[in-house]
Amino acid sequence: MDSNQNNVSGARGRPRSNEVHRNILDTTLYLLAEVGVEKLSIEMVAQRAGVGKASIYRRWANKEALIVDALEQIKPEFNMPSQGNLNGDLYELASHFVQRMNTPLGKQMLSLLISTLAGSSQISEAFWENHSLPKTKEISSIIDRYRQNERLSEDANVDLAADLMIGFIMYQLLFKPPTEDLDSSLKQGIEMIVKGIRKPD
Amino acid sequence: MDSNQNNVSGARGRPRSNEVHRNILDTTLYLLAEVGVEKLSIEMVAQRAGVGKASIYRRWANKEALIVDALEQIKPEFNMPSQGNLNGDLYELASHFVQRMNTPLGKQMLSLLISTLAGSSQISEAFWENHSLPKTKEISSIIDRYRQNERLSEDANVDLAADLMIGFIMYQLLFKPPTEDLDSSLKQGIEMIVKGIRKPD
Amino acid sequence: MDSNQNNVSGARGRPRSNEVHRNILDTTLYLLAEVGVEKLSIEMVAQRAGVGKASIYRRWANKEALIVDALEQIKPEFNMPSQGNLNGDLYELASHFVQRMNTPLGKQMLSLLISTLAGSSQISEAFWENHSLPKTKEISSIIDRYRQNERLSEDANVDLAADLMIGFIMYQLLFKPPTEDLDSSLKQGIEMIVKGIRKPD
Amino acid sequence: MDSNQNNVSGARGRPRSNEVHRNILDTTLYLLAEVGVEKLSIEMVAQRAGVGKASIYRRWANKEALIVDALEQIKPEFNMPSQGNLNGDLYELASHFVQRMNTPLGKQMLSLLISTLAGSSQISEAFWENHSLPKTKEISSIIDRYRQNERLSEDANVDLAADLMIGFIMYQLLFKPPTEDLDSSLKQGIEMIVKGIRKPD
DNA sequence: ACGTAACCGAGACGGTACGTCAGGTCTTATC
DNA sequence: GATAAGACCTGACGTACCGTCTCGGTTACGT
Repeated sequence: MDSNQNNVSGARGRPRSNEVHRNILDTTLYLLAEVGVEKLSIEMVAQRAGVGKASIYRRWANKEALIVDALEQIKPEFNMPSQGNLNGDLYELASHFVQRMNTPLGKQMLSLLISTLAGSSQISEAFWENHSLPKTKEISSIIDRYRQNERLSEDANVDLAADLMIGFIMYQLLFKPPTEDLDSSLKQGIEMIVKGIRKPD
Repeated sequence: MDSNQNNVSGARGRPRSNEVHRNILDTTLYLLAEVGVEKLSIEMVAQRAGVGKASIYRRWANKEALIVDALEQIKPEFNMPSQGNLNGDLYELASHFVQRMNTPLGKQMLSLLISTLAGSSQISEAFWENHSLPKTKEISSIIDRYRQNERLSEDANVDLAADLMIGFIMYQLLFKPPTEDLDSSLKQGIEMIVKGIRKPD
Repeated sequence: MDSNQNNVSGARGRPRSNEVHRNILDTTLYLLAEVGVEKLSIEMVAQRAGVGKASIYRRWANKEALIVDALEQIKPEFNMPSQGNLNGDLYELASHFVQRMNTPLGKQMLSLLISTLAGSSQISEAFWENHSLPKTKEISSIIDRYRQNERLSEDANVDLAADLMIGFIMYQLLFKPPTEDLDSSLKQGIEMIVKGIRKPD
Repeated sequence: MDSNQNNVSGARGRPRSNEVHRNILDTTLYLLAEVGVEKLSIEMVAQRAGVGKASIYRRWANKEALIVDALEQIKPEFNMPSQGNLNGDLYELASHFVQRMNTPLGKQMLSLLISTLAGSSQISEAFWENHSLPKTKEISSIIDRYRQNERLSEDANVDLAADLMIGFIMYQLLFKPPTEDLDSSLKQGIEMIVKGIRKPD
């Protein structure tokens, strides 16, 4: 996803400055948070970063590529340690994701992602295959691990449960105003989902 | 949400043409579907609609306002007839919403809405209060109606179940590529949610 | 030159208001003095005159016609009484013209006239035939009257003398800043011209 | 009067292209002659010159400034060689000026100048001080050189004679239609002026 | 050690679209 | 049918960015 194709092998001439690279990305991120995606301009980034426009276009093909790359940086990784119980693990996952994304920048990243997916079914398909689906599998494998301990139904569709959870998190994140208390509803939502795949008892 | 503030009472001068108004909105919607939000220009709309730019700016303050207003038109209303059982009613609701929004235009509307909400916590709050919350209540009141018939838990948090469902639908809509089969996963998801609020039996 | 073609004979309906007509012309003249030709707009005139734009366009074909008509009003007529000597008569003529035109409005009128003449050789020709030439003749006939009394050369080209005088006046008017003393140089200039057509003594 | 303020000393960034500068001015002049001052548009100039609008507005603050600068270029300089006699020298001067200005462009320049002077007494004053007066002095010094040779009156007001001549030329230029024969009336006018300042003999 | 190719900041380049304003026409309701 | 108001289409205004190109100047490699 990065474009720093920099002097890989038989490079001649002055190599690209990593400092400049970082500077541009950081400034972009900063301005993204300050003025939003719509009003961000390359000229603005260049000036605030004290950098020539050419140094930006040398690294990224256009404004979109830069923004995507800048936002890419704040993408959360979840390799959470197990809590020993399903609800705990899922909550840990959700909570970590929410903490990372429940910021102006995080929301902008998500909304940009969504509008990108909405704009091209091709990208949509690729993203689903390479990101969404693996993430779903990751979550559903966690759930699967607790199949016996938590007395889940034999025929419980864990993938569906994962989707349900991701959708719930996204919805809370994107639609609920920042003032609302996400944490407790996250807990409750997870509880309900887990109950939905548990044996009737 | 509409800007056609004319002829209200003691109007003087030539009244604004409703034909022109419709023409602009329709053309906007058409072009939105054809070229997407990013590449839509007012000049394009004016030319294709056979209308002066002034006639657009007389009604809408800027490009964003026009786009929002145009997309507003395809907002789905759900006053579905009852099917006699909870799963059926919820599915009807979800299915109707999905049918309306599972189009390029519908997705663009949603993604625009999301990026707007992401951009301003003030708008976010207002939208939550005036649209999301009422919608949630509408759904949870439907669920509530079946509390006895469907043997739901006494302490079942129906609002939460509604949120779970809306989130699930949105996620399916926005992240799943158009090729996937939404309908069956919709059915299954609803089933799981309903199970999550049903008495253990 | 006026366009008030108003209900001359078998008029039907409401007759055009002379009050409106005057109002428009006066306002135009007032605004011409206030903001200048370049920045004058019909919308401005209509609003300040408390008149609909249609009422203006009903009377004048376009902005230029209105401006020309408005400025036409301040055109000086010179039917001056004779002073009994050539210098006196010519000075009276010049002085009267200068007094009328040595105002912001008068200068604007002249400069508008000049730019009109510069823009079309057809208009230029017509104006020369219908205005300049007759005026020249008028002046030269005044000079001619004094041929004997003032001992002018038999072969003196009085038409040329008239042109010389008009040109001199125009130049003083249009190029000399308002602060300069026009009157005395007018007197001197006339003296010199008269000397140029007088017998060597 | 020129706005090509670039590369003066510590210039940074790409320097402004002189080719572009010339191109714009030439195109402006060409279009000025083709369509006239009133109908000239910046967009037209940009398109015809194959230039972005920004490149024009980078150099000139607005349309007027560009037009003034373009017309400035055709301003005549008169450093004529002496003919050995007053009439000849003056005719040479006048003829040269007339030849340069007796074109659509020249007339437009003069009429634009006049309307500018009419619009602001401040500009009028400055122009008088910096252009008209020096020009007058230039001419009157030429006349003065012949004071003895041509037997001019001791008290002849040579400045006035110069004004008389300039006014005459302007008048012929601006009011006489292009079809008329300027040259011979120029000669005659000069003759009359010279006679007006010569000793009675 | 040194030439040179690719870098750097700055900013001009040809474009496109913005939102505004005015020109001249057309459409209301009112007089 | 004239009037005041104001909407209509057209098209230019001057501004802001886009992505590219061109300066003078600066590295750091490869010879």
